[in-house]
Amino acid sequence: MASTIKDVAKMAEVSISTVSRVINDSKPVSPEARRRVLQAIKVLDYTPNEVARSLVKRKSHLIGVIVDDIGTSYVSKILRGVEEIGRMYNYDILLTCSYGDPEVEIDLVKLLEQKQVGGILVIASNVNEKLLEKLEESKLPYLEINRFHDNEEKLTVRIEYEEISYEMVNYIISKGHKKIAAVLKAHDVEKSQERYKLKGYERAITDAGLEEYIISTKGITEKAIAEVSDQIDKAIKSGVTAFFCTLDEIAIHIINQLRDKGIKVPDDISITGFGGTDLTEIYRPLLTTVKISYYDIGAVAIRRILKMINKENTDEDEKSILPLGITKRDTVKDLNQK
Amino acid sequence: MASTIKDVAKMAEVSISTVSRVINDSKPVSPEARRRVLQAIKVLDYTPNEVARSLVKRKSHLIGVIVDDIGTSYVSKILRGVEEIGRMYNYDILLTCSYGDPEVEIDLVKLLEQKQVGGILVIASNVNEKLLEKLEESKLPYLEINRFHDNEEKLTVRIEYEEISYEMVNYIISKGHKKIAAVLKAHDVEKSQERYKLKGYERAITDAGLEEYIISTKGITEKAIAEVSDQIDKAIKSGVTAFFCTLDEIAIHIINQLRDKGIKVPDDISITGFGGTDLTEIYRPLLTTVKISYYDIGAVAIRRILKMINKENTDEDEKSILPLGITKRDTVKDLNQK
DNA sequence: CTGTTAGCGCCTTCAT
DNA sequence: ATGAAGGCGCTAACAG
Repeated sequence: MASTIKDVAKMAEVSISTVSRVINDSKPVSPEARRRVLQAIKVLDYTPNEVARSLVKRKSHLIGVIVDDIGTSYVSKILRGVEEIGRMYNYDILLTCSYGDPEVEIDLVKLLEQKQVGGILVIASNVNEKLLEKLEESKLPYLEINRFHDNEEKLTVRIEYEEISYEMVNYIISKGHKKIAAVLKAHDVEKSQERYKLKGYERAITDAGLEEYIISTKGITEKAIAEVSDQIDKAIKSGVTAFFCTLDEIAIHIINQLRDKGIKVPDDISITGFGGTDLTEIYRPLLTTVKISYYDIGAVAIRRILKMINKENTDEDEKSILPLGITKRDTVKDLNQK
Repeated sequence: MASTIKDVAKMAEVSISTVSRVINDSKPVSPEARRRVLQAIKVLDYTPNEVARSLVKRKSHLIGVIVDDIGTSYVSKILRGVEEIGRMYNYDILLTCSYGDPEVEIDLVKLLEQKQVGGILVIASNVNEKLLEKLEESKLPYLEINRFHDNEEKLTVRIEYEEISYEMVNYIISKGHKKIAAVLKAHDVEKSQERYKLKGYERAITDAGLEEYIISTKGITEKAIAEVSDQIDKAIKSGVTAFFCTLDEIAIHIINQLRDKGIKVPDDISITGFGGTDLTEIYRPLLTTVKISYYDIGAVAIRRILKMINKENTDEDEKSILPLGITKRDTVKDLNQK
């Protein structure tokens, strides 16, 4: 049986309030009493019971996290940031998965409320309006991180998608490419982050006086990309020499497809990705891509939730901007120096 | 403010004990009273405060999970299983990361104890003896899943590494390969699971009257594999036509290396992996490998912890054996039919 | 500065 | 079958 505050009080010959005061540093305690308490704590190897604390404070040092699939690479990277920063502030992660089921997500909020979490972080691919409502009415601080969508109001980290896309396309242009196609996940583009990437692409193309060429996919799975296979071929036939893909997965699936057809990247066709996930570290050819630090996204998000919990003012101006950079590797051919 | 058991009691015009009885189904309650309580619960949208419960029961419905790095693919896959099965039994996951720091791991156990977790699951690459001691003295049910090592006593899932390795090598042999090298992570082989894979390899090679050829690496990073580059070359020069790698990562790094040298897989050299992680789904050529269901590993582990918590007898015989199969894809060339 | 007291929300004997 | 009462371990007034 672990020792309790009572045991400590007894051994230190003080009241439990005094003990409470020293462990919480909440009110002044005489040096002598403090010494004795500390001593007793050490001897008894006492650690406060967090559950009892949570009960009386009506708040646990727990952050509820709802993800759609923990097995996804970028989700787990985000979690890394969440966990590490959370730990710094003595907050732990209560992890739950919804597997994309909206019903489940709602239930999870309930569950997390029962566990008295201090705040909730949602990491998902799709926006679940009902979930947001539920979160709102829970009165708990919450944030949503979405791979595709922006939740303008509950914004976590500003990522300059447009700017970096603009840069990337310009980079491709600088390598002598005259006809560059964009390949993006079309579902819900208007609400999706994809639109920023598209804007960047369009701006770069327009600035350079080139012509747009856009290919829309239904998703980022191998199958979804296979469905636009014909369009890719057509694009190439029409003179497209480079594909600006809005996600690494799209880029890699295209490269695989092209390879099957005997078309080589970058020798015959150039391609860029977006995301810079682990995959791109080991996949060959090494993809030229935009490296997003998912860790940072998670870190910033949790930090903001903690601020909300502690009611620190989260300055609007202070919206973190995530630094992005192009990782120039092997999939863009320089057409100038031939 | 969420409603409490008191509110329910008042509305149902019964005592809180009765309410407690119906929500826990712990003692007989008259149909009438039960009806009224249930009604009140519905009206008030009451859910029991888990924290208060945990305090009384001295046990939360939480499983503490200590991982070395949540960002690792196989770790997150295991967690998926843990989460899903845990949820089925109303247990949640308290996730913590140690980043491989042994000191931190010890602290985490303390922390989890404070939070009154019902059991602890450790998912790590290295065995931390001190951690195991600490876990032992915590008196909490615990289990350890290790990618490389077996913890014989605290075994979770029996994986027939030797058997499947034997099969895999025989498969390679059946394709007409006469000189097959094994490439394995050598660190601590004697205590590592690698030894079983090696045994399988050796047995298959011996049975077929062939000659062993073993290459040891220091790790599974790109760098570690680059260090044995010369040995790989030498092996090929000496007539090796296939490499049986004990981990996907090793296999893929070797393929990348060979490609840089203009050696093609499987045209020139055949290679097999082990693990069947996501990576192998998107990487080309599609790796012939042994598919391990990390999900199942997690699922079985959590199931056993739950059994320990509920003091169900965990039959020794019942040691789950994970079904394994060879995923035959594109990296083994058939030398027979030329 | 310190001790006493009253809960936090719930479960659990113990009577009735 | 039901209610009253005590307590889980801790914090937070409230007196002193």
